[in-house]
Amino acid sequence: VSVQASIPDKTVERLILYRSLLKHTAEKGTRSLFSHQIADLVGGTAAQVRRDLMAVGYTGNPREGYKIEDLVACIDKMLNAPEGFTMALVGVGNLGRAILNHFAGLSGQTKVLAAFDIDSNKVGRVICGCRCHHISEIKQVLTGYTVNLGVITVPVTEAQTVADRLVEAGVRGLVNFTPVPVKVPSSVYMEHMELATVFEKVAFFSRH
Amino acid sequence: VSVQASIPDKTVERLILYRSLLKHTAEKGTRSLFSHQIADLVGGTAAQVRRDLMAVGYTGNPREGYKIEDLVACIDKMLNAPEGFTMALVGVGNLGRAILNHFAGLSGQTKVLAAFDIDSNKVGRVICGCRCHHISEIKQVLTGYTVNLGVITVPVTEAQTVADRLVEAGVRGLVNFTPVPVKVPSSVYMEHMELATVFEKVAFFSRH
DNA sequence: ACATGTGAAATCGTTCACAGCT
DNA sequence: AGCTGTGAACGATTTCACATGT
Repeated sequence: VSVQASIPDKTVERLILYRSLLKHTAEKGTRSLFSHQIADLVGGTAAQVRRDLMAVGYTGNPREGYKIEDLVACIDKMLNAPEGFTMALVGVGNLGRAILNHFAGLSGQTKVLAAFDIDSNKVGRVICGCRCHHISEIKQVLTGYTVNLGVITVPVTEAQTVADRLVEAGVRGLVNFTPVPVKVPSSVYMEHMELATVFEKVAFFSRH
Repeated sequence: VSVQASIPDKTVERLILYRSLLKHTAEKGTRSLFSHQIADLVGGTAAQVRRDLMAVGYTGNPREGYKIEDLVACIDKMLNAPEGFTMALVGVGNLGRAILNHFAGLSGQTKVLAAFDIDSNKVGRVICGCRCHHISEIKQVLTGYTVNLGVITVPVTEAQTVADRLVEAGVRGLVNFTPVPVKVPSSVYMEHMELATVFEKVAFFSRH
């Protein structure tokens, strides 16, 4: 009944997943679900679903379970995403382009404000539906916008510089795809997500 | 002094990071490091570094710290990676191609055995340095190989089918980039890694 | 002195179990 | 009878703190 002040990392991740799958389920005509049915959808346990839903302050009832439409609205409100979020991407290489393409195709949930690269062949052009500026212009281009997310897909040598410039431009959430950790002020939320590391971890556990 | 039987998920991830950064440091001529120096490199704490290193069974000494060369060798052995690992990728779209390109450029650490797609324009061609087969041939093509890692970068509707076929072909570690969780036997290690979810999580925490 | 290796404590996250509602 | 909401138990991970070695 009461809403938590600060929601754990893992819970937020799952709430986003719940919302996505619930929307999908609603489109098939289902009106409401019990916690164990949501658990089946996401591959978790009923207890965990209920615990996670405590964080959003929406309460179901034993007869009907959770009304999907209301629950989704509630998660939306909790995640502060009335009109989606905005992002800027730095480093228009293979991975950067793949990400731009992925979000260019999507509906208005995610808005890519700008892309940046150091390569003069790319600067000035529109790549994957997104205007590409020079890295040195990060601050100028982003000033005046609220950028929720900065994506770093540059070569490893540029990672720290680019992170510094994004922070300087007021971006307070970063995803770093390079192999080195970068230093940012503690007020900035950083996710270090390198594919090679994750792949190697999975390869390791696949051999027990 | 004693080596743990089962190493935690998080520790494995950090060990891979340590190894990568230690190799880099060694190339600059540094011979040995103390735990707090390693902590600075990776953005962690000295206590955590020491705790993680307990898992690999390599022991430093208070005068010199950890000898980089030996430590890297020890992590290598622990991660069971004498000659890297092998992977197969299914879904040669934007993201799939970006991943293939990324690992095609790398040295022999990671070997991409094969790629698969459903599109007949792609089947039979060599894409990003990797031969592309039809999805229905997963089992035939992979039989006889040990595949440590299956990467799923197909559209969401195909995710479960593709996962089933990879498991059937003997692949016991999967990374799933689609927005839906897939069901696999408990003997298979699965990592669900969707970019949109991670991005939205970071965007959320960037707003506190 | 100062850094390591490691029990023990603290923190964080998940699961259990059950009172209460419908 | 069956499900929700939640305190309490449990398990995992991180941090503390200090005995030990050089």
